[in-house]
Formats: sequence, C-alpha cells, structure tokens
Amino acid sequence: MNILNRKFFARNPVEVARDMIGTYIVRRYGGDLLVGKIVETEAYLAEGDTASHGYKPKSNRTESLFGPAGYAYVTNVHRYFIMNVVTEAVNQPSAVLIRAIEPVEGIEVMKRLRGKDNLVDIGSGPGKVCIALGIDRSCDGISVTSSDSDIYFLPRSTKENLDIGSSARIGISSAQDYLFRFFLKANPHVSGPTPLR
DNA sequence: CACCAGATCCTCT
DNA sequence: GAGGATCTGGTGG
Repeated sequence: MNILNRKFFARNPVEVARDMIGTYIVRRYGGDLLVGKIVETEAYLAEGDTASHGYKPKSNRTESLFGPAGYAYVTNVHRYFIMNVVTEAVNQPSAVLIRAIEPVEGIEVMKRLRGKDNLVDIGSGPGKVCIALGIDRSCDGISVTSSDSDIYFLPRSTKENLDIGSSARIGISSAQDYLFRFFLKANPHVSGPTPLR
C-alpha cells in the first residue's frame, strides 16, 4: 500500500502541512476502519515559534514532539485531545496539527463517537477529529508510517484539483504573522465560524 | 500548595 | 458573543 512514509514527514512542517491537505487519515478502531479526508492543517515550527508546544523545554507531555518524524503527538487542550504528526528530526520539535477532516468511511461509527448526526459536526475542529476517530493519549508516540499502525495516511488522489488557502493559525495568541494554517477552500468541514477564510 | 493559562467545544443569550 | 467544563504543566509563595 502506498502510505505516507517517514521521508514525507521528515521535512519542513510548513511544506508537510500544505502537502497533507487532501490526503486521508486512516484509523483502525476496534474492528472498524475510519477514514477522513484532511481538509485543514496547521504547521508549528521547531525554532522561534512562540505558539508551539515545543517552544518550552521538553516535558512528559511534549516528549513525542521532540522525537523523530512520522510519529503521533497527541496531547490535550482543556478537556479535549488534539493530534499532530511530528516532522523534521529528533530534537526539532516541529509538527503538523490535524485541524479538520471530511468523513469518508466508517461514518456511522464516527457519528456515534461524536454523538452528532450532522456530517459537518463530525470533524470540523482538532478536538472533534480526535473524538470522531477515537484518538486519545494512548495514541501518543505511536508510529504512523506503517500500514500496521493503528493510524496511517494515504496520499491524495492525483486527479483531484485542490484549491488550498492559507491564514494565521486559530486559537493562539502569539505569532499571528505566520500564515501556517492551510485549508481546502469552500469545504464545509473546515473549522471556524465560516468555511471560507 | 494556590493560581493561572491553554493549538477546544458546547450551551446558552 | 459569553461563559463554563475540566485536565495538565508551569510559576511563585
């Protein structure tokens, strides 16, 4: 299977974030296969990025962020989990945050996990993505570059014509001059008050 | 130990 | 648009 490999993730997080738009996240959950198309991401830099969790020294919470590329960094914000894929190299705490997905497969299971029936309520935000895919802290630090993984990624379909927009990142109070948020324009599953931003 | 801030979401107005 | 829920880590006494 042609899954996204270590080399794909071992690059600058801004490039990886843009390249992940339109790819698919696959989650093995119990006996079910949950699949979502990634429609929104954010990049966090290893250096000089005051908004990144890696800007502070390594802690128990952020250990996987400082590890090698191609591993999950799952942590909590308030009472919710959010999921990143680590990029670049060891001791370079950079990552791509999965901010929104469009449900593709296993939709009924995702609806049940989310407790919502409306499709646009399933994955339109980083916390929602983790709930819909059954991702929690037990997924922190696992490899996502093998088809044996409980989480892995499939490339975008080459035929698809993607209209990708960028903006400042959401929910942070510093480094607003970095335009590190990427999203599929006019896709209703993108997070935020309006799909177009 | 107390207090505060945070890469969020939901339920009201 | 405002505020609460609720968990973790960092800071300061």
